[in-house]
Amino acid sequence: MERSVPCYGAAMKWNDLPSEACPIARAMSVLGDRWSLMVMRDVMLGLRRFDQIQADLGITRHLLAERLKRLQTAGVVERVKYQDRPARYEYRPTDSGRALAPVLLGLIHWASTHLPSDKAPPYQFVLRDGGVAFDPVLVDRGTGAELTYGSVTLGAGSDGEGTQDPSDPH
Amino acid sequence: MERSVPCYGAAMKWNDLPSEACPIARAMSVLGDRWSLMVMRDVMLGLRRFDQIQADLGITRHLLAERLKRLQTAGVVERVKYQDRPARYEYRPTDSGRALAPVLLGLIHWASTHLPSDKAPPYQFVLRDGGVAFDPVLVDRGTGAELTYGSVTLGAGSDGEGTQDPSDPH
DNA sequence: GAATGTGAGTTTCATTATGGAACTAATGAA
DNA sequence: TTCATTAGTTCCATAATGAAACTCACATTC
Repeated sequence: MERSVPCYGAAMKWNDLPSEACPIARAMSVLGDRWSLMVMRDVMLGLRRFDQIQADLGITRHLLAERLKRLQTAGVVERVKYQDRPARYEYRPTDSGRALAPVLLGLIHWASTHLPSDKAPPYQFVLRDGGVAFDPVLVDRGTGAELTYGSVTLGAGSDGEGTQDPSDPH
Repeated sequence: MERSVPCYGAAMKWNDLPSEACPIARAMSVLGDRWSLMVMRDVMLGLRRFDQIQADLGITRHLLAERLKRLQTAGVVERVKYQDRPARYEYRPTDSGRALAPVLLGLIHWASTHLPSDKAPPYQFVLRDGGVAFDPVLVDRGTGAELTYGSVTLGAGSDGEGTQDPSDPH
């Protein structure tokens, strides 16, 4: 126990994604900044135009352009022409981007319950078929087992050796 | 539809968390950088000492100290003295930090399936009671309904008006 | 047909954050 | 006494970010 499952040998180079073995490192090189997940949220909520997103977030146009480019390169949003003359483009989530929804929902739920706010949230979960979802949980599709800090551990590669000490939940 | 659910009026100030109404904004002001989630992963995997984490991630000592301070202030890790003479401290996830596990697991799963890598992942999900979890899904605890881009939408405040156009899944 | 408006960015420049590397402090061990 | 550990700090060069103005390609209005 207390054994390391190192992600990197020495240093970490950003922008050569496929060479990162750690999935979180790859995710962070695409989403690891203050704005990207918020841009994704906006795009998934239906804000698709540059100026809409810029006005909504208060991000600078400069950075938004760069972030959208990165998200596009990573394949989570696509740039679609919605009119010619003048050519105008909007941004849409790709399948890959839409697959991020559960992560975003989990994060929203986590922040709602663990980071205090003196304001009411500007939105809440609404299920398509009616009802408001308040309590999202991650489960294993196969077994239905709940996936939490306590119930799941990360094994190194496939040698099956975990790293948390089950007798010490802290 | 295509209606905005704005998070901010004008600009965004980082570091006055409770004044941010948007949960994702609050989450990003704690976790919105390249390292914080990786530090959380390490801490949750059992790496608790400054030098261990620093060596594992390749983050500079400078930044690691700052990140740990921020995570501590946000209440997701705690600094615990593990010996006197000389006083030495380690970092542990708090309940709030442990509650982030599903988000981290969701992100790992997303990156594993949507961001290509030419290397095998350095770890995989292992359920406490045996078995390897490959397919985590987010569901609503009450109804069991799967929470995805298609099945859930975000309503503004509590006025019940959604923002995605159900007839246009893109 | 000149002036104004719109959408989607670029450019410039000051301010901040990050990365690299060496340095400090407290203490135990050889 | 001199090393070795652990957990940080300090210093400095380089990179990223934020604010604001500017560009470009048209469309619309006077």
